Amino acid sequence: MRDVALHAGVSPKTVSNVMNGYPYIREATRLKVLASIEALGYQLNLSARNLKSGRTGIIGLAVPRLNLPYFAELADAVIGAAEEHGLTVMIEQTGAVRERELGALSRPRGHLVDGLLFSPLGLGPDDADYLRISTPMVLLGERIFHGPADHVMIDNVNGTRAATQHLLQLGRRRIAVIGTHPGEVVGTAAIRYGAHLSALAEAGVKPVHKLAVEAGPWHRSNGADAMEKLLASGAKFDAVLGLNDTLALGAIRVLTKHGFRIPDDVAVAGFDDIDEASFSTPTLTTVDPGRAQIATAAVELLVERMNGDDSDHRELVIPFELHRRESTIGSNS
Amino acid sequence: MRDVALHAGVSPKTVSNVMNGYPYIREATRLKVLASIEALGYQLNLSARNLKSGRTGIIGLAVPRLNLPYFAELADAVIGAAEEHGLTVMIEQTGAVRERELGALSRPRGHLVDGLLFSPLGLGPDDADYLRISTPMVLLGERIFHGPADHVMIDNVNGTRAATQHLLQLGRRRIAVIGTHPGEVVGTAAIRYGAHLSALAEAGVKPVHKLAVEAGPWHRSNGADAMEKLLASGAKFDAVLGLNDTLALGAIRVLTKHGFRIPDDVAVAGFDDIDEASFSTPTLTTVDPGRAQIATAAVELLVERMNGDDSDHRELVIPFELHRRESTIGSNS
DNA sequence: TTGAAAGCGCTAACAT
DNA sequence: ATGTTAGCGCTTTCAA
Repeated sequence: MRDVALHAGVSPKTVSNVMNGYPYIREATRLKVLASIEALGYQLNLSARNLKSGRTGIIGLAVPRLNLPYFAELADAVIGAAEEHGLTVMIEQTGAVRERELGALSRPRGHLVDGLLFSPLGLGPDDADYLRISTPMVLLGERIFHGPADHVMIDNVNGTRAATQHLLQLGRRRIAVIGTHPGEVVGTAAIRYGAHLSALAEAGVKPVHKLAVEAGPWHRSNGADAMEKLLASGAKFDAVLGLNDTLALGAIRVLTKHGFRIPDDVAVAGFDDIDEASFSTPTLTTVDPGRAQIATAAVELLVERMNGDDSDHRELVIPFELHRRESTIGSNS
Repeated sequence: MRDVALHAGVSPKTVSNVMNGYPYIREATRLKVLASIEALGYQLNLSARNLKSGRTGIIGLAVPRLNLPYFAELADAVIGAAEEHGLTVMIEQTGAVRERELGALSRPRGHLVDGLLFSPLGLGPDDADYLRISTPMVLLGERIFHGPADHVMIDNVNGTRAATQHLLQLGRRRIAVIGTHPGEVVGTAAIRYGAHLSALAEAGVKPVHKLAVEAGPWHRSNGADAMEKLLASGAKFDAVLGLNDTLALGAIRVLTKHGFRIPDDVAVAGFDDIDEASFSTPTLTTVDPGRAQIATAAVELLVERMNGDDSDHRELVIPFELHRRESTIGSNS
């Protein structure tokens, strides 16, 4: 920068002013400086600026894994939303492991991120205190904690209830659930399963507990394994609720392999509305949690916090939408 | 850091030494300093370190979009590989747009990344000069350029040839191709299509040009649209080669909708071996480009460059593998 | 094995 | 509208 200043015959501060779009510069000076910058191939050193300003223009995004389509599509949306605000995104994969999630919180990249978007999956309610960090943060996804942080939430409860009600309306009464996490009380699995049970109860349908099948990480393979196990158990069912889309798709795979017709023999619904759900065979009935809105709302909220807003913590619930597709209502052709 | 030094009764430099694992410190001093760090909740300011050392511990990853499963899974692998080297990944989405790709090159985040992994899709051979940048860089994916940069390549040619040969071995002779980019000479689409043609020629099969269908971005939806167009044209075919998996899956969707049986009426193959290919209905025959190996090799190469290795540019071709699945060979049940 | 001094490149605050 | 001064928090000499 000094070199540029010399080359242009101005002070370093003027160069800095030009770089930052400071308005009160004579146009002639500005052009002169710009020319020198060009001539010398000068590039601003962000580390230096950050050191001085305490800001990096980077926000962190902590998600389980990018090989989970929901989170990949969420990351895509977040990166896009951040760009609108001139921010870059650093992604940290936590693997939904508690220790790694705590790591992402405790050491927000050594002052290298101005804010953090955090999708907690491994944390429990006892960990709420860890969320009191000095870096601005917005939680994404589940209503796990009431408390010390902003939260942009999926409407898990009403979304899942809508899916279950849809299956009930189709006359299905024996609904298998894929992807429960027994023992978990907070967390997506517990919330969605609870909402499912409440919808059943409301309709006066008794739940069949052996139709609820556990699945660890919500990959397709685990959905497939869970369905194999369910079939092996000999239990009868006329519908399947995958607690997310990949589980449902894995289950569909196995059902098809075993000769079940979908939706005639078994109707299947999921949750997330990942891109694939519109193109799978059959297309998948699922709950769209409003990914794009989640991303823009979360980034907006975070930016406000980064700008010093220290008003009370807010919880935002994004409206969901149920997409009825072939896996429950068949093809219309 | 000064505060920590005061608290521990040592000089800032000693604290720095402790932070950096400098070996020649008395254990007692080390523990004292560690205690003070803990007591004061001290966190190293990376911006400051970077300013001094010129290193950030961050590498950039420039890919088209994370909503393309291949790139999401690649990013996942890269983040994992980078972690092994203590590096963090900043993802830049270029949208496969030339201008944005040039942007990622010209302004590698203002010295904020120590190196760059770059998946060029929008650049042409005329842009080779732009690849001569001072930041260490490794190109990922396609053999677009011979030249000024390290390159970890998918074996597009042999992979595609294997897929085509597989279709030919099944007795298919009228193979539709989904996803061509007419006018493109370098780039994935052109390379794979060219390889397909060469495999046909070698087998003495005459290509049917109207069976090659264009598709812009390689999304499922574009694969579906392309297949609709192909069917509307009335052309007859007994196989489909999707130039990537999502195109193939989109095409399968449409074929199924129109009542074609796969693979009996039409065999379908793709390229990428995304996770979904193992779980779709039918499962998808596809070419596995060795994503994990690509990621680890690329990060390794990049780390060497970042450590000052300035030997000649290297080109690494990762071996592929053809996975034969239901979409071409049917179910074995 | 530890400390002192200097400076990385930038910008905030204050001149002018 | 532009320049001066000082210092962000760390590490790299070099000395002790």
